[in-house]
Amino acid sequence: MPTDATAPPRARASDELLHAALEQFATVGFAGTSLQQIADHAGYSKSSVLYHYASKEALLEAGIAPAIERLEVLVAEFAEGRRSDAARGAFIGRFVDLLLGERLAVHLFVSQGHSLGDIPIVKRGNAAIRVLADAICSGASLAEQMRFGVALAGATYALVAGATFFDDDEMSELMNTHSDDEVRTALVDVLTELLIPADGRPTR
Amino acid sequence: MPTDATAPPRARASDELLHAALEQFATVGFAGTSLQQIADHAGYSKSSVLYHYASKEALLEAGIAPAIERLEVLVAEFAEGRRSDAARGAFIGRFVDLLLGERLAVHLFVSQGHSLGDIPIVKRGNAAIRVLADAICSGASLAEQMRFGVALAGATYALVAGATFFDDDEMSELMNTHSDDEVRTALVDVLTELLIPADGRPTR
DNA sequence: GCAGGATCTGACCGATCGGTCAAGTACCGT
DNA sequence: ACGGTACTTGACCGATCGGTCAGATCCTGC
Repeated sequence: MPTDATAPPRARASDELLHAALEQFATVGFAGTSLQQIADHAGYSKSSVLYHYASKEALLEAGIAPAIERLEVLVAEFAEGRRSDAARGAFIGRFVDLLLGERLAVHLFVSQGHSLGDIPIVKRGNAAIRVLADAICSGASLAEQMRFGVALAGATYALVAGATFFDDDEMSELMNTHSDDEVRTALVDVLTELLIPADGRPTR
Repeated sequence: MPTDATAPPRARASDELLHAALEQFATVGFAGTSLQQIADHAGYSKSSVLYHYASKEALLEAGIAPAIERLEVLVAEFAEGRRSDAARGAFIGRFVDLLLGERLAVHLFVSQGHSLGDIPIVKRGNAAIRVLADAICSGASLAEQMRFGVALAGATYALVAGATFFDDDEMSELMNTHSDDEVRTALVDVLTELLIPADGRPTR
């Protein structure tokens, strides 16, 4: 039978390898991960890894490309649209969805986006972040820039750091007690409060 | 003359090497940095690096230990003291000072604290973060935990990400137009607004 | 049954890794 | 002048790195 759309997503070998690679890259870093580790972790040989993916870089590219592309369209739409409160609210929701839906890739890109700047797909991601920062910062005071920076970076890193520091106790407890929906709601609320003040405070 | 307290801090070879190492670790990652790179960057040979520091790990330890120790005392004082608004305000100020005063070490620890968890000094730092999270999260709602998480992570990562993504244009522009004092003030303001609401909203 | 592509693997390659070692140099108090 | 100490370095080591290649094995269409 050809590619069954309803099949469980983790049957194909290349997907297993990709997921193992992404997990290792996000956990111990791209430079700190060897092809041997990826192979071992996925239950294949190093040669098999290089059969499915031309190189270590290709593995990284395949792993984070979907997340980067989602980020690019999100940023592009936000940057060209007018910055009304409604547009901001929609952006916040979709941004949080991206964070939650691509955790591994986001973690990887966020914590290593600078050191991996030579890799084309990462460069594209960095450029997207820069566009977002421009759209956010243009004409804003330093305090406003700080507010946006803390909001976006905070939302991103709160999740990343959660997976980073609290794999064991607190975070697993927090993440198991609360569903993804609850986390999403709480996160959206905090960002909304930061970026779309309900009281009389001017936004810029 | 013995160690002159008023001498410029960058005369000794071990300091040059340590600074070069810290810079490389923070920029391209601990695993991604070779002793040869550190030596080249500082203008010494690889053997000289290993003469002044017993190993690559020792270099890391020496580099981030001061920042970790400052973090430990800060967290300890905050955790054992009562969480009054005044105590929170004092904590915020000292926390931002730590961020600004130990940029390289903070960047390194924040973005690689998980992957380097085997190294004793990093483990201590992670433990301190965990204590801080406990002190902050105990008894708080998920929304409140998110608020604290976004605030601390956001403040930390806003600076780190600044140095990470915007070495070139925006950040250097932003960082050169504004002094450290201005940045500090803006950051403290945002955190204060997030953690010590002036309006009637309950803190927990 | 058999040809042929897809998949998987061990052997192997040059380069680089972190680290050791002994020799060399420069400066010190005596 | 001398012995010792602090410092620097190139040569060298075993291990591991990312990557190549030539088979094995398996599955499928004919």
